Amino acid sequence: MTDLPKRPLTLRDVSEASGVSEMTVSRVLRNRGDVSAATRDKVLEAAKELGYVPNKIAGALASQRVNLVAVIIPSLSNMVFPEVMSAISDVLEDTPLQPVVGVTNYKTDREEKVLYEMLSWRPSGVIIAGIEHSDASKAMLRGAGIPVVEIMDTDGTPIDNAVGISHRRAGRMMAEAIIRKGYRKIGFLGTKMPLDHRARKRFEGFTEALAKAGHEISDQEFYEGGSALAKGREMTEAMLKRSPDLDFLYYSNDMIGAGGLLYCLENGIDVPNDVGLAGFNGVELLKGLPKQLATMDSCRDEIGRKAAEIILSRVEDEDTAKGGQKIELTPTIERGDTMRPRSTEAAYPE
Amino acid sequence: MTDLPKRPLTLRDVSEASGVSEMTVSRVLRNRGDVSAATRDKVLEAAKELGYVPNKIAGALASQRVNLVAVIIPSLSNMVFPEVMSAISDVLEDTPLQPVVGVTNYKTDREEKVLYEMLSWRPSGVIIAGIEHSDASKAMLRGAGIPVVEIMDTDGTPIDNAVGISHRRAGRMMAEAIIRKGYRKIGFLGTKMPLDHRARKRFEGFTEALAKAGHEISDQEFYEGGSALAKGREMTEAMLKRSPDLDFLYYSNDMIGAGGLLYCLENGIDVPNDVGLAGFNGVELLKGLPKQLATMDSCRDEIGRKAAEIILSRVEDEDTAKGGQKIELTPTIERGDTMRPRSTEAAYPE
DNA sequence: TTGGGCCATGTTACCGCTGACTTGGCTTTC
DNA sequence: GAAAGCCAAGTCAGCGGTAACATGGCCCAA
Repeated sequence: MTDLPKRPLTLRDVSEASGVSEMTVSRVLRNRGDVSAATRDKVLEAAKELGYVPNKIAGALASQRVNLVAVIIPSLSNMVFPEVMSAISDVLEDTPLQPVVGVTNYKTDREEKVLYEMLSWRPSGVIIAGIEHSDASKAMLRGAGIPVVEIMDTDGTPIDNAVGISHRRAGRMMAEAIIRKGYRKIGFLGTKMPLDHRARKRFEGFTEALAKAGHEISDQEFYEGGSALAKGREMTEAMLKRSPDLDFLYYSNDMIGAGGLLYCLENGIDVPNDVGLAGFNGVELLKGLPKQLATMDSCRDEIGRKAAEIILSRVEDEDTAKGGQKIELTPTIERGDTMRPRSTEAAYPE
Repeated sequence: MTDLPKRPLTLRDVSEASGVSEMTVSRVLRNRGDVSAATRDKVLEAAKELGYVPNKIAGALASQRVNLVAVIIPSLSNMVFPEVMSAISDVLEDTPLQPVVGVTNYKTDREEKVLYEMLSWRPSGVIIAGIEHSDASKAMLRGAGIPVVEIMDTDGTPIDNAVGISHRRAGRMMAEAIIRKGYRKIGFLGTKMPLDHRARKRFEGFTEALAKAGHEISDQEFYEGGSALAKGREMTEAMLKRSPDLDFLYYSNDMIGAGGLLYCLENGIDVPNDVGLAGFNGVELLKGLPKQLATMDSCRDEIGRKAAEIILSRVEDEDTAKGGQKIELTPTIERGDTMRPRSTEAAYPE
C-alpha cells in the first residue's frame, strides 16, 4: 500500500500515477475548471490509492489565499469562550473558512505574541476577545489589512468591527433590577480586576447605577485563582460573617455565585428573602443546582455567530465598504430563584 | 506610519528599507547565522518601523518545517479536553512548536475531515484523543510520516505512541473499591455509549469486575445531551424511585454524579451510608460542592504533558528509533465524602 | 609580502502549488 | 470545406521565504 521512503507525496506523484499534468490534478482536487469525467475519476482514484494529502502551505502561498480565521481568546477553561468558539465554528462549518484558536491567558504580552504568530500565517480575518489591546497589538491589527472583529465588549472604540454587550450597561441593569426588587444592602464579589476588563466594567456600571439610586456597595471582596465554586463559598461565608446585614450579593460570574448559593442553602439562609443572589453569564452548566441562580445572559452564542458572519461577508465580498460596524446586543436578566419576584417597597415600577 | 496601498509587506520591503539583502534580513529575524550587531540593529529597526510580520507560509514552504502540532479532540465543552490542551501548551510554551486544535464532536466523519485538514498543513506531529479511528484516519496518520500520539486511552493498539489510562481497568478498580466498601446493589448511570469509547470501556471493566466478585449491575440508565448536572439529578431520581434498594450509584462522569449528589442531599438521603456515589474524572470545577464526590483522577495533566514531550523529543531528535511507546498511567481513586470509609462486611481487606 | 582562514554578507535555486495564458483537437456553422 | 468556437489539458512564471554555496574584505602567521 505504501512504500518505505517517507518522502511526502506531491502533486507530481499523483500526476505521474494518473498520467496527466500536475495542473489537471490540481484542478480535479479543487473542483475547479473543466475536467472530463474520465480524467477526474482517474485522478481521484490515483490520489486515494496513494493516500495523497494536498499541501496547503504551498497552495496558500501560490494562491495568496489562506482560509483561516484567527480567534484569540483569554482562556479555554472559562466555558464562556468555548461556547463562543462553538458558535463561530457552526457558522464557518460549511464555508471555506476555518477557525484557529489562540489563547492569551488574560495577559497583554501573550496577546501580542499570539497575535503576531497568528498574523504570520496570514489569516483571512481575526476575531479577538475584548476591546482593550496594547498599542502594538492595535497597530498589528490595523496593519494586517484584513477584517477584524472585537467581541464580547462594546464599551470602547473598535479597531474595525465589534460585536458584544456593554458590560457597563449590564452592571447598571443588574443594579437597577436589584434596587427595584427592594434590596438595599448590597455586597459585590468578583475577580481581581486588572485581569479582566469586562468584569471591571460591570463593576463600574453597577456602582454607578447604585449611586444614581442613592445607594452604594456595602461590602466587596475580590479573589484570584482556585476553584471558583469553592472560592464563591468561602468569600460568601467571609462576607456574610463580616457584614451580616447584607441583603444582596452580586457575583461577577456564575461559578462563584453558585458557590455562594450552595453556602447559603446549607446554612439555612433564606434565599431570596433574607439574601438575594445574582451572577453573570447564564452558563448552561449550572442548570440543575437546587435553585436557579439569577443571572444575565451574555449573548455568547449570538456574539460568536455575528462575528463569524461579519468576517464571512467581508471575505466573500472583498470590496464591501470597509466601514466597520459596532453591534451592541442586549443582555437579558434571568431572575431564577434567587431574587425576590418584585419589590416589597415599590420603589420603582416593575 | 503606514501607507494606503495595503500590499502586504515582504522581506524585500525590509531589505530595501535597511539597505541589506533579503537574506540578511531573514537571518536577523530568525537569529540565525552571523550578523554584525550594527546590521542587526538596522534591520530590526526597519522591520519594526514598517510593522513587518514575517510570512510563515512562505517560510514553511521553503524550509520544509512547520512547527505546528495538531491536537485533535472530541469537544471543547467537556472541560477535560481544555485541561489536556493546557498541559500540552505548557510543555510547548518555550519550544518552537505550537499546538493547533481541531474538534471532532465525537463524530468519526468529522475526525476524518479534521485530520485531513490538519495534515494538509504538514504539522510536525499529531496528538489525537482516543485509540479508535476509522481505517481512513489510521491510514492518514500512518502515511503522514510524523510522530503521532494517541491520548486518553490505552486499551488498544496504538498507531505509533499512546499515553493514557486503561478505562477498562479504571472501571474495574472502581468496581472493586465499591464492593470492598460493602456496597452490593449497584446502579450505573452514563452517556449513551456509541459516542464515547472510553465511557463504554469503563462500563465494561466495571461490570466485568462486579461479575468476578459475584455481583451484577442492578439498574442502569443512559442519557444524551442536555445539561449534565440536571440530567444527573433527573436520572438519579428516576433510578432511585424505580429501584429503591440500590445502595450505590456509579456515574460515568463527575457532572452527572454531582447532579445525583445534589439530588440525594436535598432529599435527605444519607450519603454515603444509605447510598454511595462515585463519578469519574476528578474535575477541579466541582471542588466546593457540599460534599466531595468520590471520583477517579484521569491523569489529564500528565497525559497532556507526556504526549507533548514525546512529540517534542521526536521532533528534536529526528532519528530517534521510530519505536512508539505506550505509556499507561495509573488513575487514583479519590474517596471524597460519598463512599463509606471502609467495608462494613470486611469482604475484602482494604 | 603573501596565502590561508574567517567572518559578514550576497547569489542562486528551489519548496509545492496555482493563476493566467497557450495549445491542440474536435465540433459547429454557413 | 474552411473559419470560428469551444473544451480539455498543458506550459510557465511566480508566491515569499530559506538552504547551500559563493564572495569579498580583513587579520594574522610564516
